[in-house]
Amino acid sequence: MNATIKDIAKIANVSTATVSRVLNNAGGYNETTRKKIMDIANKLGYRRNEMARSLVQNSSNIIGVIMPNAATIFYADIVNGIESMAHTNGYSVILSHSGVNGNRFNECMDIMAARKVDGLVIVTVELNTEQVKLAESLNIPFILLSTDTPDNEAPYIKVNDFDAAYAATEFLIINGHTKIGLAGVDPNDRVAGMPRIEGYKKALEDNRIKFHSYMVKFGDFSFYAGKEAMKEYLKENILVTAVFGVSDDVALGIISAAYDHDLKVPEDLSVIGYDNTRVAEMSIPPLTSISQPFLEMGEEGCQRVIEAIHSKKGISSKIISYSLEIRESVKKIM
Amino acid sequence: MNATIKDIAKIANVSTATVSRVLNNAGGYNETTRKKIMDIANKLGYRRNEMARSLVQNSSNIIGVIMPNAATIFYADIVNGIESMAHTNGYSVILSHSGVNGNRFNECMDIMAARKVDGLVIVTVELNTEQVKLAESLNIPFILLSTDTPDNEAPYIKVNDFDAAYAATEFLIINGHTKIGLAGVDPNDRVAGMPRIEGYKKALEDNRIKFHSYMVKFGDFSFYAGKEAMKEYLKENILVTAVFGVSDDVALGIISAAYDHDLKVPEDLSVIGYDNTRVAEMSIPPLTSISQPFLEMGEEGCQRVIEAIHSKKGISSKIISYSLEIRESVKKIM
DNA sequence: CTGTTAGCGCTTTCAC
DNA sequence: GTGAAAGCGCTAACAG
Repeated sequence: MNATIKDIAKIANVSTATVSRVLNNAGGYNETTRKKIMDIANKLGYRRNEMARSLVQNSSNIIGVIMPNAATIFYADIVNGIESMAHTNGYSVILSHSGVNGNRFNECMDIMAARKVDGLVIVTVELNTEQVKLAESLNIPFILLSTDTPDNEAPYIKVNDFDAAYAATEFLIINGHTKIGLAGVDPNDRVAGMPRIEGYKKALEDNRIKFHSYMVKFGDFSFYAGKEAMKEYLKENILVTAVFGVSDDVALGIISAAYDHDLKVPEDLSVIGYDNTRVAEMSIPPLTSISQPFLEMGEEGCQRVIEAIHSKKGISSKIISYSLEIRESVKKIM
Repeated sequence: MNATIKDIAKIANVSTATVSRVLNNAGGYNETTRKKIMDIANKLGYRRNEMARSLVQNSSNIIGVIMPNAATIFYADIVNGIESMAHTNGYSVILSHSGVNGNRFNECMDIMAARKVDGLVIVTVELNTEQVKLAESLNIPFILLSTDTPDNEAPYIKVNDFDAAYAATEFLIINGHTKIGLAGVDPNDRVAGMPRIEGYKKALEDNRIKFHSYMVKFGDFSFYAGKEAMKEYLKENILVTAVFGVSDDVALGIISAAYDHDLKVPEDLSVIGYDNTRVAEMSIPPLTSISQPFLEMGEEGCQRVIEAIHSKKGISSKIISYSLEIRESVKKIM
């Protein structure tokens, strides 16, 4: 079996305390014993049992990550950010999926609680008040990424969807568009739906463009939602010169449907996306898109949690800035 | 602080042993005490400390997952598969990134060893013999996903890249193509490079089409590699009527460059991809692609590891079947 | 500089 | 049916 400090202690003829001290660079031993112990440890291929250590230190050095199952591309970046920051700080990452619609969230919390994670990063899951309470009941720092709670009960990092949607719409307006559609959006989505609709509306309003509800096509942020939306504009003879897709997938759906109907982008139709995922640059034409800094969100979210673990202070929320990645899917008209 | 079985025992006026028995449904107690203990546990919001349990049981109920940092889309599916299977079997998942080129693999192993994971799933990381030895030294079941080792020292699940590349090339041939390029491939990649080149060659050969090395454009499986490859065909006046991109990204790069030069896909150029990632269906035109069952690979890989944990037997490798997802990027000619 | 001791929270014999 | 006690591997006082 794997060697323990006991084994090392026995061979080295010292106490386990001394071994522990050496292994942890705790100081208080002379070089000879240090060398002797290290040699034996190496020879035995000793590896510390983090379980035992966690038990006595009452801290696991684990960050828990909870996210939905949906294999949307950008989770990869967020997780990358979290993991790398955790790793740099000597933490491990335990991952648990909360189900497609967050229905398994409570199970996730059970796991995290049982594993005694030191902190928690919750990605995109929409929490109700009860669930926030549940998270709080663990008495560990946690942060939400790319989502928030109705009453700001919990710290989060996200972009301001209202502003970002406003910016996207405004960009189309600046390029001379007035017949602007909004596609693929879920009006019941408090976090990524409603505010984007409102931002779109406000941008129109501020530029004295009348808002028409038929210009807004609801959907679930998917490629198919985009495709359907575009088909509807066409079928219903709604004139749009530009469409704001609430995700890159939606935008690609729009472009795809446009292509099916021999509409060229951006010549006949301008399209703007949201998320600036990897598909945006691979699109034809390359897609102009609102960029969310996912990697950074992961890193910074994790960092804030780790800081909170150490400082035992609360975590502050942050609105992280989006940017507009201008490519070739929007054309200036008039 | 969080309640422990000691607290429960004290309140219930029983021993911790009894509490433990009840909490684990171990039998050997009467209904009254069971009820009493459960009530108290619930009231106190008791959660088992998995750390402590792991320590005594010498098993963590954790599956370790090691994968490269590269945020390629399909990792999400693999991880989903792993996590869901782990969850179903009562295991947690600990995630560690091995760096872009696997350079951090040894660190990962240290983490996994220290956390005493019960099993290990290694995704896409190419291991050398020494690293396989390292993995074996942990004395826990492990499996490789979408990769293998030079001498089959370790169990794996992957598709046969040779066969899949053969099938892709053959599909183009069946559609009348004889001027077929291969693009974006890394000839030094033993797992995903070499066999695909060989499969491509063999398909040509079996159909009496002469192989020309100038038809093969090397690259790193990326969108840009595809773009560059296509540009080179054009610049060097190499006639290709079809190109096999060794990844969907490469295929999209080819399409993108073709589009830049007013070549239409599939009218002027047929393109086939590999991986059937989500971008394949969002491409214009929708991309015909070799499909790898990533979710399934994750699930089955994890399952095999878990089975091996219980049975203490070795894990067998599996060649998992690819399929050809036919969409619209390949045209029949002649 | 080093050893002794106690204990983290839990499971698991072995008694009764 | 239940309790006492030992121990998993480690750290952390406290002595010396």
